[in-house]
Amino acid sequence: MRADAKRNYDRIVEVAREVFREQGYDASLDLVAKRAGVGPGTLYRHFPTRENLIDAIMQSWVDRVDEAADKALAQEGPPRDLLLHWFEEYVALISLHKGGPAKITSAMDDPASPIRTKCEVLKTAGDRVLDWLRAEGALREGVEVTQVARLVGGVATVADQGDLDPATVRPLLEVVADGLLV
Amino acid sequence: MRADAKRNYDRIVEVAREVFREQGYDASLDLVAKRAGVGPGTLYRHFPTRENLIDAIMQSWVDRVDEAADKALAQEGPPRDLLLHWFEEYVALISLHKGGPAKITSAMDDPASPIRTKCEVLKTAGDRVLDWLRAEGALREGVEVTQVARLVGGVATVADQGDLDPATVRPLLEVVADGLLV
DNA sequence: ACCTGAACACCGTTCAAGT
DNA sequence: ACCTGAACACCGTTCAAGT
Repeated sequence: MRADAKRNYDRIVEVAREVFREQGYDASLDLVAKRAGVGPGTLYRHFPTRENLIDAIMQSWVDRVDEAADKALAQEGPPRDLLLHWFEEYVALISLHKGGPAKITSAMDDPASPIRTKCEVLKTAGDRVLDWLRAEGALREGVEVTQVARLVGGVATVADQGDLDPATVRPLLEVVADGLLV
Repeated sequence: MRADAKRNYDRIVEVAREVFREQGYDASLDLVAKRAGVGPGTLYRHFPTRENLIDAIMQSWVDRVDEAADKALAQEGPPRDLLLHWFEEYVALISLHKGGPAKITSAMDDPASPIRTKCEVLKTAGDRVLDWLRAEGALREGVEVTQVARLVGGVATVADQGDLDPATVRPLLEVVADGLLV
């Protein structure tokens, strides 16, 4: 990669992170290009689709997922609390940007999605939590991590689109948790 | 309303129903106007926002909601089956058009939404089902119909956006049901 | 090899001119 | 009172011309 290319690439990612934080994942890419001081063609050369750009932004985000799972597993107390703690971390992680919950959750069912690798990270982190619960004998028979991702992702999507506050979301997560535990 | 105005109004609603069925609720309004043979201004005169048009389309849909609740309540068997039956009817009703689950579920939290009256119909139908369960002593303490709408709406939204088939959705609804019942 | 920016297509929205 | 369609703004996407 040429020096000016790398400079542009980095600048676009940096600006996109800022714009997406302000306006969500559906913000105008034209605006991103303008603010980054590059032509629209340059943006498209580096990131053929919006998802490719989102994927680049999420690079630094991967570490936080594992930390969140660690934190949940370090939790003292009954399995229900541990699961709920993970749920809240999970919702927070995919709700960092408006439109995130919908985008990430539907990417889980799309093998061709550019952000698929990020979804895998989420799944393996989720599996660590579920495995612990299984070992405790606290989890229902036949529960898959994909199902949990869809359920919690669904709650997060509704919360995101309806601008619900955490206090409103909490009881919804409790229902899901109770439905998953023995 | 003048005769030609009414003719245009009806024609737009009819065409919109068709276009939305083909392409979902996010289809181009320009296309609707073109197919209806009216100028874009005419469409905007009758329906200032997309939601106003969706609301008009949903007019005939209201009856089906009450029928669905009737059917669920006529169900024999344990409360869990009854609730799941209602859930499946609910998901089917709001998933008639692509984009419907997200639109309807988030309209529940928006007092200014033009389709709010339709949401109320859904809520009262849901309350009939919940009241029956409460009378049987089968429902958890403190469960609100709004929460149920969000949970099932969330599952429907994920299913809609990920093109999941009913067989995949069913276990998710079971988790929600189990979390809601005593 | 990479960038630029004009150009095109598409859509939503408004409004002056018409009947 | 209502309709029409041109006009504008905005956005995504492509590509010929430039370095």
